[in-house]
Amino acid sequence: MDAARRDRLIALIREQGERVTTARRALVTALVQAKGHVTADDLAALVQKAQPDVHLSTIYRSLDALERIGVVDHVHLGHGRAVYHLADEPHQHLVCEVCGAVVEVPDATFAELGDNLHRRYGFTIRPNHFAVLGRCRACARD
Amino acid sequence: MDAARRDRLIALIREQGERVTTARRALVTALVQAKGHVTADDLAALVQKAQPDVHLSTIYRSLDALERIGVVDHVHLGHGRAVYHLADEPHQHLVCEVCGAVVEVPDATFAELGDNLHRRYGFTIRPNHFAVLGRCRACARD
DNA sequence: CTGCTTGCAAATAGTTTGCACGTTC
DNA sequence: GAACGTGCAAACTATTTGCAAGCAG
Repeated sequence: MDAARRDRLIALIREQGERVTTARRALVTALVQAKGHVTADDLAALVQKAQPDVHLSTIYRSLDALERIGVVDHVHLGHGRAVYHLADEPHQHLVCEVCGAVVEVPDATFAELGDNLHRRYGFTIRPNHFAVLGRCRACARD
Repeated sequence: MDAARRDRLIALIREQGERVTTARRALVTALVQAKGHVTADDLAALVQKAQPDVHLSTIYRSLDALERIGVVDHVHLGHGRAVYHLADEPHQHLVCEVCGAVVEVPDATFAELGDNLHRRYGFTIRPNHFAVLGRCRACARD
Protein backbone atom coordinates (compact mmCIF):
# COMPACT_ATOMS: atom_id res chain seq x y z
CA MET A 1 0.00 0.00 0.00
CA ASP A 2 1.04 3.57 -0.58
CA ALA A 3 1.36 4.55 3.06
CA ALA A 4 3.70 1.67 3.74
CA ARG A 5 5.86 2.55 0.80
CA ARG A 6 6.01 6.14 1.89
CA ASP A 7 7.01 5.18 5.43
CA ARG A 8 9.71 2.91 4.14
CA LEU A 9 11.12 5.72 2.05
CA ILE A 10 11.03 8.17 4.93
CA ALA A 11 12.86 5.71 7.13
CA LEU A 12 15.42 5.34 4.39
CA ILE A 13 15.99 9.07 4.31
CA ARG A 14 16.75 9.11 7.99
CA GLU A 15 19.01 6.08 7.71
CA GLN A 16 21.00 7.82 5.04
CA GLY A 17 21.70 10.65 7.42
CA GLU A 18 19.36 13.15 5.80
CA ARG A 19 16.90 15.03 7.95
CA VAL A 20 13.24 14.30 7.82
CA THR A 21 11.24 17.49 7.62
CA THR A 22 7.64 18.40 6.98
CA ALA A 23 8.47 19.42 3.44
CA ARG A 24 10.33 16.22 2.70
CA ARG A 25 7.59 14.08 4.17
CA ALA A 26 5.07 15.81 1.95
CA LEU A 27 7.35 15.49 -1.03
CA VAL A 28 7.74 11.75 -0.58
CA THR A 29 4.00 11.43 -0.20
CA ALA A 30 3.55 13.35 -3.42
CA LEU A 31 6.09 11.18 -5.24
CA VAL A 32 4.31 8.05 -4.10
CA GLN A 33 0.93 9.42 -5.14
CA ALA A 34 2.18 10.68 -8.46
CA LYS A 35 3.40 7.28 -9.58
CA GLY A 36 6.29 8.65 -11.59
CA HIS A 37 6.99 11.16 -14.36
CA VAL A 38 6.22 14.38 -12.62
CA THR A 39 7.90 17.71 -13.04
CA ALA A 40 9.08 19.79 -10.11
CA ASP A 41 6.10 22.04 -10.71
CA ASP A 42 3.68 19.14 -10.57
CA LEU A 43 5.25 18.02 -7.32
CA ALA A 44 5.05 21.50 -5.88
CA ALA A 45 1.36 21.62 -6.68
CA LEU A 46 0.78 18.24 -5.04
CA VAL A 47 2.83 19.10 -1.99
CA GLN A 48 1.14 22.44 -1.58
CA LYS A 49 -2.25 20.84 -1.33
CA ALA A 50 -1.09 19.50 2.00
CA GLN A 51 1.53 22.09 2.92
CA PRO A 52 0.78 25.37 1.17
CA ASP A 53 3.95 27.09 2.36
CA VAL A 54 6.43 24.73 0.81
CA HIS A 55 8.31 26.70 -1.77
CA LEU A 56 9.26 25.45 -5.22
CA SER A 57 12.91 25.97 -4.42
CA THR A 58 12.54 23.63 -1.48
CA ILE A 59 11.13 21.04 -3.83
CA TYR A 60 14.22 21.34 -5.98
CA ARG A 61 16.57 21.17 -3.04
CA SER A 62 14.79 18.22 -1.52
CA LEU A 63 14.67 16.36 -4.80
CA ASP A 64 18.36 16.96 -5.06
CA ALA A 65 18.94 15.51 -1.61
CA LEU A 66 16.73 12.51 -2.34
CA GLU A 67 18.52 11.95 -5.57
CA ARG A 68 21.93 11.97 -3.91
CA ILE A 69 20.88 9.19 -1.58
CA GLY A 70 19.37 7.20 -4.42
CA VAL A 71 15.71 7.58 -3.52
CA VAL A 72 14.64 9.47 -6.62
CA ASP A 73 15.90 9.80 -10.13
CA HIS A 74 15.22 12.26 -12.86
CA VAL A 75 15.18 12.21 -16.62
CA HIS A 76 15.37 15.10 -19.00
CA LEU A 77 12.66 15.04 -21.57
CA GLY A 78 13.01 16.84 -24.81
CA HIS A 79 12.16 20.38 -23.94
CA GLY A 80 14.07 21.56 -20.91
CA ARG A 81 11.92 20.29 -18.11
CA ALA A 82 12.95 17.31 -16.09
CA VAL A 83 10.68 14.64 -14.66
CA TYR A 84 11.28 12.92 -11.35
CA HIS A 85 10.29 9.54 -10.04
CA LEU A 86 11.11 7.18 -7.24
CA ALA A 87 14.15 5.06 -7.94
CA ASP A 88 12.84 1.70 -6.84
CA GLU A 89 11.55 -0.45 -9.68
CA PRO A 90 14.03 0.73 -12.27
CA HIS A 91 12.56 1.29 -15.69
CA GLN A 92 13.20 3.23 -18.85
CA HIS A 93 11.12 5.93 -20.44
CA LEU A 94 9.81 6.20 -23.91
CA VAL A 95 8.65 9.72 -24.52
CA CYS A 96 6.35 10.64 -27.37
CA GLU A 97 7.57 13.86 -28.91
CA VAL A 98 4.16 14.64 -30.29
CA CYS A 99 1.81 14.23 -27.36
CA GLY A 100 4.34 14.02 -24.53
CA ALA A 101 3.06 10.68 -23.30
CA VAL A 102 5.56 8.67 -21.30
CA VAL A 103 5.61 4.90 -21.68
CA GLU A 104 7.49 2.88 -19.10
CA VAL A 105 9.29 -0.23 -20.12
CA PRO A 106 11.20 -2.62 -17.91
CA ASP A 107 14.93 -2.25 -17.63
CA ALA A 108 15.46 -5.66 -19.16
CA THR A 109 14.36 -4.38 -22.55
CA PHE A 110 17.63 -2.53 -22.77
CA ALA A 111 19.87 -5.27 -21.44
CA GLU A 112 21.01 -6.47 -24.81
CA LEU A 113 21.67 -2.96 -26.09
CA GLY A 114 23.64 -2.30 -22.92
CA ASP A 115 25.76 -5.38 -23.45
CA ASN A 116 26.47 -4.42 -27.02
CA LEU A 117 27.50 -0.90 -26.20
CA HIS A 118 29.69 -2.09 -23.42
CA ARG A 119 31.41 -4.67 -25.53
CA ARG A 120 31.89 -2.47 -28.56
CA TYR A 121 32.49 0.95 -27.08
CA GLY A 122 33.34 0.42 -23.45
CA PHE A 123 30.30 2.49 -22.63
CA THR A 124 28.20 1.61 -19.60
CA ILE A 125 24.65 2.85 -19.92
CA ARG A 126 23.12 4.10 -16.74
CA PRO A 127 20.04 2.09 -16.11
CA ASN A 128 17.14 4.25 -15.25
CA HIS A 129 18.44 7.52 -16.49
CA PHE A 130 17.71 8.10 -20.09
CA ALA A 131 14.69 8.74 -22.18
CA VAL A 132 14.08 7.48 -25.64
CA LEU A 133 12.27 9.89 -27.93
CA GLY A 134 9.91 8.85 -30.65
CA ARG A 135 6.24 8.49 -31.31
CA CYS A 136 3.70 6.55 -29.38
CA ARG A 137 1.18 4.32 -31.04
CA ALA A 138 -1.46 7.02 -31.21
CA CYS A 139 0.85 9.60 -32.77
CA ALA A 140 2.74 7.22 -35.04
CA ARG A 141 0.92 8.16 -38.21
CA ASP A 142 2.65 11.38 -39.10
CA MET B 1 36.04 17.82 -48.84
CA ASP B 2 34.43 20.26 -46.48
CA ALA B 3 33.83 23.03 -48.98
CA ALA B 4 31.96 20.67 -51.25
CA ARG B 5 29.80 19.40 -48.43
CA ARG B 6 29.01 22.94 -47.40
CA ASP B 7 28.05 23.93 -50.94
CA ARG B 8 25.82 20.92 -51.26
CA LEU B 9 24.04 21.86 -48.05
CA ILE B 10 23.62 25.45 -49.12
CA ALA B 11 22.13 24.33 -52.40
CA LEU B 12 19.77 22.13 -50.45
CA ILE B 13 18.60 25.06 -48.39
CA ARG B 14 17.71 27.00 -51.51
CA GLU B 15 15.97 23.99 -53.06
CA GLN B 16 13.83 23.63 -49.97
CA GLY B 17 12.57 27.15 -50.45
CA GLU B 18 14.53 28.69 -47.60
CA ARG B 19 16.55 31.81 -48.19
CA VAL B 20 20.29 31.72 -48.31
CA THR B 21 21.73 34.57 -46.30
CA THR B 22 25.16 35.51 -45.08
CA ALA B 23 24.35 34.31 -41.61
CA ARG B 24 23.06 30.97 -42.84
CA ARG B 25 26.03 30.43 -45.08
CA ALA B 26 28.34 31.06 -42.14
CA LEU B 27 26.27 28.79 -39.94
CA VAL B 28 26.47 25.91 -42.37
CA THR B 29 30.21 26.46 -42.65
CA ALA B 30 30.47 26.33 -38.88
CA LEU B 31 28.41 23.16 -38.70
CA VAL B 32 30.61 21.47 -41.25
CA GLN B 33 33.77 22.57 -39.44
CA ALA B 34 32.44 21.59 -36.05
CA LYS B 35 31.86 17.97 -37.02
CA GLY B 36 28.90 17.55 -34.76
CA HIS B 37 27.92 18.01 -31.11
CA VAL B 38 28.04 21.74 -30.77
CA THR B 39 25.84 23.98 -28.70
CA ALA B 40 24.21 27.08 -30.10
CA ASP B 41 26.80 29.09 -28.21
CA ASP B 42 29.66 27.18 -29.75
CA LEU B 43 28.17 27.77 -33.16
CA ALA B 44 27.72 31.45 -32.47
CA ALA B 45 31.38 31.70 -31.53
CA LEU B 46 32.44 29.93 -34.71
CA VAL B 47 30.14 31.96 -36.91
CA GLN B 48 31.22 35.20 -35.33
CA LYS B 49 34.84 34.58 -36.23
CA ALA B 50 33.78 35.11 -39.82
CA GLN B 51 30.71 37.32 -39.32
CA PRO B 52 30.98 39.18 -36.02
CA ASP B 53 27.55 40.76 -36.25
CA VAL B 54 25.55 37.56 -36.39
CA HIS B 55 23.47 37.47 -33.24
CA LEU B 56 22.87 34.40 -31.10
CA SER B 57 19.16 34.67 -31.71
CA THR B 58 19.82 34.42 -35.42
CA ILE B 59 21.74 31.22 -34.78
CA TYR B 60 18.73 29.80 -32.99
CA ARG B 61 16.31 30.90 -35.68
CA SER B 62 18.51 29.60 -38.46
CA LEU B 63 19.07 26.28 -36.73
CA ASP B 64 15.34 26.05 -36.40
CA ALA B 65 14.87 26.63 -40.11
CA LEU B 66 17.58 24.13 -41.00
CA GLU B 67 16.03 21.62 -38.70
CA ARG B 68 12.61 22.02 -40.28
CA ILE B 69 14.00 21.15 -43.70
CA GLY B 70 15.93 18.21 -42.31
CA VAL B 71 19.44 19.60 -42.66
CA VAL B 72 20.30 19.63 -38.97
CA ASP B 73 19.16 17.76 -35.93
CA HIS B 74 19.56 18.40 -32.25
CA VAL B 75 19.79 16.30 -29.14
CA HIS B 76 19.22 17.32 -25.57
CA LEU B 77 22.01 16.24 -23.33
CA GLY B 78 21.57 15.92 -19.64
CA HIS B 79 21.72 19.44 -18.44
CA GLY B 80 19.47 21.73 -20.41
CA ARG B 81 21.71 22.63 -23.28
CA ALA B 82 21.09 21.14 -26.68
CA VAL B 83 23.71 20.11 -29.20
CA TYR B 84 23.25 20.41 -32.93
CA HIS B 85 24.73 18.50 -35.81
CA LEU B 86 24.21 17.96 -39.50
CA ALA B 87 21.58 15.37 -40.24
CA ASP B 88 23.35 13.40 -42.93
CA GLU B 89 25.04 10.25 -41.63
CA PRO B 90 22.47 9.45 -38.98
CA HIS B 91 23.93 8.27 -35.72
CA GLN B 92 23.13 8.02 -32.05
CA HIS B 93 24.83 9.66 -29.14
CA LEU B 94 26.24 8.13 -26.01
CA VAL B 95 26.90 10.84 -23.49
CA CYS B 96 29.16 10.31 -20.51
CA GLU B 97 27.56 11.92 -17.49
CA VAL B 98 30.90 12.25 -15.74
CA CYS B 99 33.15 13.90 -18.29
CA GLY B 100 30.57 14.95 -20.87
CA ALA B 101 32.25 13.09 -23.71
CA VAL B 102 29.98 12.20 -26.60
CA VAL B 103 30.48 8.91 -28.38
CA GLU B 104 28.81 8.42 -31.73
CA VAL B 105 27.52 5.04 -32.71
CA PRO B 106 25.91 4.03 -35.98
CA ASP B 107 22.14 3.98 -36.19
CA ALA B 108 22.17 0.26 -36.83
CA THR B 109 23.18 -0.43 -33.24
CA PHE B 110 19.68 0.50 -32.20
CA ALA B 111 17.82 -1.29 -34.91
CA GLU B 112 16.98 -4.32 -32.82
CA LEU B 113 15.89 -2.25 -29.85
CA GLY B 114 13.72 -0.21 -32.19
CA ASP B 115 12.08 -3.33 -33.56
CA ASN B 116 11.39 -4.65 -30.10
CA LEU B 117 9.85 -1.46 -28.84
CA HIS B 118 7.72 -1.18 -31.92
CA ARG B 119 6.49 -4.72 -31.68
CA ARG B 120 5.81 -4.67 -27.96
CA TYR B 121 4.68 -1.14 -27.29
CA GLY B 122 3.77 0.33 -30.65
CA PHE B 123 6.44 2.90 -30.05
CA THR B 124 8.50 4.18 -32.96
CA ILE B 125 11.85 5.52 -31.86
CA ARG B 126 13.06 8.52 -33.72
CA PRO B 127 16.36 7.64 -35.19
CA ASN B 128 18.93 10.28 -34.60
CA HIS B 129 17.22 12.10 -31.84
CA PHE B 130 18.00 10.69 -28.50
CA ALA B 131 20.99 10.49 -26.27
CA VAL B 132 21.91 7.61 -24.04
CA LEU B 133 23.45 8.56 -20.73
CA GLY B 134 26.03 6.52 -18.95
CA ARG B 135 29.76 6.37 -18.43
CA CYS B 136 32.46 6.23 -21.01
CA ARG B 137 35.33 3.81 -20.75
CA ALA B 138 37.57 6.29 -18.96
CA CYS B 139 34.96 7.20 -16.34
CA ALA B 140 33.51 3.72 -15.87
CA ARG B 141 35.33 2.93 -12.64
CA ASP B 142 33.23 4.78 -10.14
C1' DC C 1 9.04 45.53 -54.19
C1' DT C 2 7.24 42.25 -50.90
C1' DG C 3 8.09 39.19 -47.59
C1' DC C 4 11.43 36.52 -45.16
C1' DT C 5 15.53 37.45 -42.06
C1' DT C 6 18.07 39.83 -38.90
C1' DG C 7 19.83 42.64 -34.82
C1' DC C 8 18.68 44.11 -30.65
C1' DA C 9 16.41 44.26 -26.36
C1' DA C 10 13.32 42.40 -23.56
C1' DA C 11 10.53 38.37 -22.17
C1' DT C 12 10.23 33.58 -20.74
C1' DA C 13 10.89 28.94 -18.59
C1' DG C 14 13.28 26.14 -15.62
C1' DT C 15 16.38 25.88 -12.10
C1' DT C 16 19.84 27.64 -8.68
C1' DT C 17 21.62 30.50 -4.99
C1' DG C 18 22.44 33.99 -0.92
C1' DC C 19 20.71 35.17 3.19
C1' DA C 20 18.27 35.41 7.58
C1' DC C 21 15.40 32.57 10.21
C1' DG C 22 13.25 28.13 11.86
C1' DT C 23 13.67 23.15 12.78
C1' DT C 24 15.80 18.64 13.51
C1' DC C 25 18.76 15.68 15.87
C1' DG D 1 22.53 24.44 20.56
C1' DA D 2 24.97 23.42 16.32
C1' DA D 3 24.18 22.02 11.89
C1' DC D 4 21.08 21.63 8.50
C1' DG D 5 16.71 22.87 5.97
C1' DT D 6 13.47 26.45 4.43
C1' DG D 7 11.10 30.70 2.51
C1' DC D 8 11.77 34.38 -0.19
C1' DA D 9 13.71 37.21 -3.61
C1' DA D 10 16.92 37.67 -6.83
C1' DA D 11 20.30 35.62 -10.12
C1' DC D 12 21.20 32.56 -13.89
C1' DT D 13 21.10 29.80 -18.22
C1' DA D 14 19.15 28.49 -22.37
C1' DT D 15 15.97 29.86 -25.48
C1' DT D 16 12.14 32.61 -27.61
C1' DT D 17 9.78 36.68 -29.28
C1' DG D 18 8.26 41.67 -30.79
C1' DC D 19 9.64 45.12 -33.53
C1' DA D 20 11.82 48.09 -36.93
C1' DA D 21 15.10 47.92 -40.48
C1' DG D 22 17.66 45.17 -44.21
C1' DC D 23 18.31 41.96 -47.84
C1' DA D 24 16.88 37.87 -50.93
C1' DG D 25 14.29 36.38 -54.61
